Amino acid sequence: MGHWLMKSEPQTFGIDDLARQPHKTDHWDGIRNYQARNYIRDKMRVGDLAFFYHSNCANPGIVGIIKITRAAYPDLTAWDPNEKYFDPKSNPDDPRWFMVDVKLVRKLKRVISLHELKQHKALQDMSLLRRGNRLSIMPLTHKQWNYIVKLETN
DNA sequence: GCCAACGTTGGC
DNA sequence: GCCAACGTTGGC
Repeated sequence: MGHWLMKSEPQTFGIDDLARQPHKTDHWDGIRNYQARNYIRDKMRVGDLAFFYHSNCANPGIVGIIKITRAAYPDLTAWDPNEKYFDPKSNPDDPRWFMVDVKLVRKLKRVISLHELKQHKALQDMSLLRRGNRLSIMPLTHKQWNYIVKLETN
């Protein structure tokens, strides 16, 4: 089973927005970066777990755990001119962008902040913490995943 | 195919 | 709002 970290801006789509959806499930659209696209399209599997990360906000950090419930399928918002992430160059016959469905497993008891994550030597290789890395979808090792889960109750 | 300009991300 | 990092675009 794979482990991931997925970033979203809470003012756009936060963990409480996901919690409000029917079955606490929604599609994760708007990925418009090729590296992130390749991860979800080629590596992400149904049943994989991911951390829900709030970015670009007052207290950036990990706020919950979600599960992948549907493997990558074309991101329909790429073809809708009214959508923020409309991409006129994406051809419906050869979809450029993909999305997955995710279900909220649970919110964490507390936010594990970016600041806190940076304090841990064991996590220094996480791409989230590497200088200049702005990927919105990134894989975690089992070790990193388990380490972070334990931080929740520290 | 190079590379400068430009746009976006995201922490601060 | 600033700015560093870096991906994309487009002229040549």
